[in-house]
Amino acid sequence: MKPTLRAVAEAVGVSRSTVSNAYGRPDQLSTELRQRILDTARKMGYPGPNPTARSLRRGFVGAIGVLFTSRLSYAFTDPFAVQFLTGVAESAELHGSSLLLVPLPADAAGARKAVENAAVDGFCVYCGGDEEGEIIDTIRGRGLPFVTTSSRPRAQDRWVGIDERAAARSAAEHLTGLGHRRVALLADSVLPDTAAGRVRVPDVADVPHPTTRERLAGFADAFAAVGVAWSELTVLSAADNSRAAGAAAVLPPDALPEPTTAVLACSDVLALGVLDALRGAGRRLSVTGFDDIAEAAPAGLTTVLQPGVEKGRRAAELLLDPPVAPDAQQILLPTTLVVRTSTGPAPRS
Amino acid sequence: MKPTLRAVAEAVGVSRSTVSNAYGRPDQLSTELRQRILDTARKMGYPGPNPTARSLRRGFVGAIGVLFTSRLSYAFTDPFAVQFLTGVAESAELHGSSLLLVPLPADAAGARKAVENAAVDGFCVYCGGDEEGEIIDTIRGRGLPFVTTSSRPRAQDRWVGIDERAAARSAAEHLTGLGHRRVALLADSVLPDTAAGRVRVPDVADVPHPTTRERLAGFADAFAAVGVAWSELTVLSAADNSRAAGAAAVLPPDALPEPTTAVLACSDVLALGVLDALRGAGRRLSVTGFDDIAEAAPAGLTTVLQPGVEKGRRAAELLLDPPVAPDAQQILLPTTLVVRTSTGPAPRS
DNA sequence: GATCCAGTCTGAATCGATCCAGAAGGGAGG
DNA sequence: CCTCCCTTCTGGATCGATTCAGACTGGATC
Repeated sequence: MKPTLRAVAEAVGVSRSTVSNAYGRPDQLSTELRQRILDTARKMGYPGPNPTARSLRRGFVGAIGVLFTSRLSYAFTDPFAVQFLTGVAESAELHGSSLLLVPLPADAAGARKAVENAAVDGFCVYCGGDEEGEIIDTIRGRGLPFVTTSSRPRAQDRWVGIDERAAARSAAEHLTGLGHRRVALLADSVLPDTAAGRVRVPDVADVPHPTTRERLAGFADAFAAVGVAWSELTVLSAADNSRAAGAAAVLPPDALPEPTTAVLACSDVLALGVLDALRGAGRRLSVTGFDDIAEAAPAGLTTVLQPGVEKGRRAAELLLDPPVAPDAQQILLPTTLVVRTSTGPAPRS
Repeated sequence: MKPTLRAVAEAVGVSRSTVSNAYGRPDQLSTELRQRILDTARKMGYPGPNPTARSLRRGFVGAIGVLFTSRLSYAFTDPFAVQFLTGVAESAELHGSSLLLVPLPADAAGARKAVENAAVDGFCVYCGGDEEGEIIDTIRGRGLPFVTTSSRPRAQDRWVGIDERAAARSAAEHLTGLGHRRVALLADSVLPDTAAGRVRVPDVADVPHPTTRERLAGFADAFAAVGVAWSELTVLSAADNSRAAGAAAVLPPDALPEPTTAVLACSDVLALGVLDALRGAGRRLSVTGFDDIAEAAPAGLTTVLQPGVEKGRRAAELLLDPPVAPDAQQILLPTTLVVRTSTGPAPRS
């Protein structure tokens, strides 16, 4: 077993406090004694103060937790999630904090336990689905600070995000401006049963995932403004947020009923999948995405840019040194519609 | 302040042990008492046992550390690193462990401190440069288990990796087979001074970064076999491992001296940058990469595939439940040469 | 010579749990 | 009735540090 601080103290013949000070407060003891302590410590193979014990006594850990609601390993396959993580990492390393990535079991009880057991000073909660509420309650129950990125900030919560609805609307307005009226909307798991392909959604408000709901609502807003009702829009659900699932979602024969001229996807990944599928089928529709990930530009995808790295950076900042002004606790980031070649005028019917 | 276990014990009128058992060992007390404890705990707002205190007493943390030698936020911009991380995350969530990403300061002392202060049960050390040795010594000093992925495993260390030299050689042999004799080799920061563009390297053994050294040596092997000496090879250094840096490295006029017909890059990211630059310059050379990241296929890049996700997965497995057999502690993964359109026969001179 | 102070160092309390030996109580077996 | 065992619960030791009030020393100040 590795020696402890106590062992070093005994070996040198000083009190434990003094050894502790040799590491943490060099000004509290003479240089020679400190050197002697450090030397014998090295000689004995003492690895320095135990981080866990130190954390317990000091009351803070030096790490922030990052919570993804989907499986942790999936998160890395999502380019936008990786952008977010990059930003969080930037702030964290600037601040000298570590990042604890906590895998959340699928069951609610397991997820709660995972959040309760994480040794962290606070949490960044990324893109929560409907289970987010319970997770946040658990964090709050621990009395830890947290930052949300979901689309529904509560008044006192720290939050960084975008106006999902307006952003989505801007993409849709681009299409209505080009004359599109018969379109399909595509999102990841629109309804709990995660049917792939066309789904019936009586009302946008029924969509459980808040971000998806907001984006679909934004799309709907733009079409409502030109007289196209929600019921006239085709809603497509993908099995998950992946390129393959995006392609698969538009394959069923009823997915893109004949007069359809455009597909609005809730993420770039899905949109790229749609482009793959359309190319394969030799069909040409207008397609829009959401996020503006790196692959969007080379693919010519028209999309809504949201600053992912900055989102992560600001989220971690909000956690690590929170602003005093309460109105600075919620950060609204701008989005931009980036028009590329994947969209064009609707063919005249 | 949130109540502690002690407060709950006093409120219920039982000992601390019993409350502890209510959470950790339900079979050690009657169902009714347990329920009563849990109920009052909830009522009092007790968030459950403090993870740090629990870790201290139990002697393990439930998290594994991941160490990137480059800046943590850079790691996420490197597709291969993300693949590795994905694999690590897969194993970790299967095992119920969290992942602690520890940012390493650039200075050796700071890096040592960061490793010493990380509350983890073990480390995955990803792709170490020459500073890796000191980091591993620090981990060993703490008495923690670790897994390396660098190209130089020591006999008793747990390791998962590939035969870097042979893999690189396979790419180079593909080119020699196509008749290429005058080529340039491209790597990230070949020499400490990180000059971008052509560098003079008297001997491959002088390259400090072990992985880079092995790969360059593998390239050299193949060319030596057809009578092209190390001194006849152009060595190019990129500022970092990014697409832009790859492009920038081949731009200087002396980078690709006239008879040059091919560029062998030590990573796909660099190779893609080279392709960008060549396309921009209207020049056509054969180019090979290394890793086979997702972008390689659409770009038609000939490259050496190494299984990144599996590398991460196996690394974490090796850490989380180590095999008993000592010879199973070192895992050599296979690589495959993937020939695409970025390479072709050398033009006759 | 008394007072004060700065510089060093110590001891005990504390952070918040878990663990283990053992006590108390009750039921079964002889 | 006595012994043994099982279940349920307790107390104290322990994990490995940090913290803070105070003790001690020696020198400067008045």
